[in-house]
Amino acid sequence: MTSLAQKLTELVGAAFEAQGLPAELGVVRVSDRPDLCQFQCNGAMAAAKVAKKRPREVAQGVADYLETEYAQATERTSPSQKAGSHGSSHFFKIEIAGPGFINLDVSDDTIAAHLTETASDERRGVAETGNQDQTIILDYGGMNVAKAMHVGHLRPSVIGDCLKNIMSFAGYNALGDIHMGDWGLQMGQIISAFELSHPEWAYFGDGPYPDAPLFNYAELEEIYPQASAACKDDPDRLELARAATKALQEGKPGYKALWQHFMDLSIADIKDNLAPLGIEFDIWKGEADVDQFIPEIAEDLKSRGIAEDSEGAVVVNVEREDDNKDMPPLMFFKSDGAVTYGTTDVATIYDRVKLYDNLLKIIYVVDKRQSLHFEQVFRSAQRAGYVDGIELKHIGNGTVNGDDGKPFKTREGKAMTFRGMVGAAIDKATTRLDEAELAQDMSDEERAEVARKIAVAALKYTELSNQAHVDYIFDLDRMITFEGKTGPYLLYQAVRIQSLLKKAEVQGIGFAEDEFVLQEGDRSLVLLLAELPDHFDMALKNYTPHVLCEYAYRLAQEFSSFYGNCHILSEEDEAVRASRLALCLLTYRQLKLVLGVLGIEIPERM
RNA sequence: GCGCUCGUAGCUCAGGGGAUAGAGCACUGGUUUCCGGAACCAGGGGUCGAAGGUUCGAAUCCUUCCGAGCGCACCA
Repeated sequence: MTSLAQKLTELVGAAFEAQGLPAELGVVRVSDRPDLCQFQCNGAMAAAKVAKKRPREVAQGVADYLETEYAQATERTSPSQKAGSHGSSHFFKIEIAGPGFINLDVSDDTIAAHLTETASDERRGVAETGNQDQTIILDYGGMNVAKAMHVGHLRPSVIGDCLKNIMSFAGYNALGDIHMGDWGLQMGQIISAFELSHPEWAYFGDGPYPDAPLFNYAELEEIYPQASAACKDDPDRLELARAATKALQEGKPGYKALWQHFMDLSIADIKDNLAPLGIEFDIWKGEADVDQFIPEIAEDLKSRGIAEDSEGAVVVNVEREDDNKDMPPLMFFKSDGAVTYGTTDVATIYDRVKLYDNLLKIIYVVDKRQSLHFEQVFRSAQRAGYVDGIELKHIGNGTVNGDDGKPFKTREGKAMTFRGMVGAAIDKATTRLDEAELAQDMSDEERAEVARKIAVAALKYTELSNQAHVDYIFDLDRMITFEGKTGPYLLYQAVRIQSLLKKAEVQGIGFAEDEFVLQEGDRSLVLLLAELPDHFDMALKNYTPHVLCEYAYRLAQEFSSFYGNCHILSEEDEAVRASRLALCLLTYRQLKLVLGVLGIEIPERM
């Protein structure tokens, strides 16, 4: 199944082919002049050169063909008194306008038939373009051990999770990998800090080592910046950290035990941070997991002359002939022998390729300021021949800024924590409920759950409706209003439909889910419903969730307009009433599908 | 210096070479004997940063310039 425009594209494409022109010219899309027509095809103008005819002549040939093959209904709803050779008249109007636009209106019967298909299809017409044998890894976490999640983690988490949902829905085996920052000097800094402050701890003896951590996450989070600062000022202190790092990486048992506790506490904290947002990862690997591969990769790259010595370090040259800019090499081993995140990123690709023999793509949703880094990593992996046939893509996200245009801070001027940001959103949602004296008959738990869903809808909709790569200004007040283009508005409309359907049920009004009798006032909603696959495909192809945000908003708004202008439960004609209820149900299901992909949950009431 | 991204309504942003450049907020006016008014309807508001170029057609593609942000091996 496809969208209505895609179906028409086939018909018009055939018409172009019948003129001896490429079928690709027959692309039909929803008209950008709804006052003139429902759908348009601009191919005749592009065809004019190839055909060596005037655009209007080409258009006329196409129109004549469509007329003959599919006829043209004389009324929107009376299809078949003039059937073409295909026995059906899809079109109500076939017109040529301006320089050669082919303007099309579709008969209501064709629309209704399409709607029936959509209503009976659980995918609502969205094509399954991938399959479970095609794995896509999305790398969008990058959270660090022992470091509180901050505002900068919101965007990649939300966008990455959404892209994963999009690809999963498209049928791919899409996996989210957190790719923890759990290796390197910062680990040695913390280990050495603990060893200095708690030399008596069993981690630093000969074993046995503690099963449970001897410290909590708050202490861990606190000690990291202190240790980091201390190392910066004091070369001797830094040497301790280096030594600890080396010992850890060589597998010193006590340090490994301590490190494992860092991991346990940090992972628990990350899960706790993400829980309100419903964001989960499928793969909880990190830099540490690929450390084991580095010697063999180094050996491989050196033996093939891909890695080379340079100023005491080992680097991979990734310059290309056609570069128009300086391309620094990837630092594989620093001159002190340590690895960098470039090394571990290459090793992670190596690991993933080995692990998934059906790997199609690896997509990184990471701060756009890392673009040069990823270019180096990608080129290195390509030069090494590790990723033949595998697409590597960096989707660089912009930053979340305050109204001063600088990265978002708290009122006290500190960097906002992730938890603080989510908490502030939930508080604001609760306040909004209070102000409006809403949801007052709910239990405290239910109300808190509604507030959470509103806050999450607000945050995620804002994140996703901006293009990933732009910086945007964080304005809690604006995103948590029920007015305008916001997550809460979408929830409100979805809840309103549910309420209506519930009422129909209570009143014992039944209806067939897939039978439609179209009325004048239903048409714009119906045509919009038929667009879903177009927008989904676009979001999938271009990695652009904001396309789905835009569609969800238009759908909600169009429904609200329909709701305001048409009688539904109060409609006296039973067939029309049933059709409108079926429309409500279908609208709700599409809204739920789209919001679900965006990672937004709909409450039953609010 | 080199490179990347961006510049569209007062503000925040959409606009896969096509007709009259759209939406939200804000502003102005209107709508409730019916289903959630947290809504709906209507209106004002633009030299698409500037100038050239390609094209039947450019906000969109190319070049130059202006302005903003960011990045340019041994932090991640």
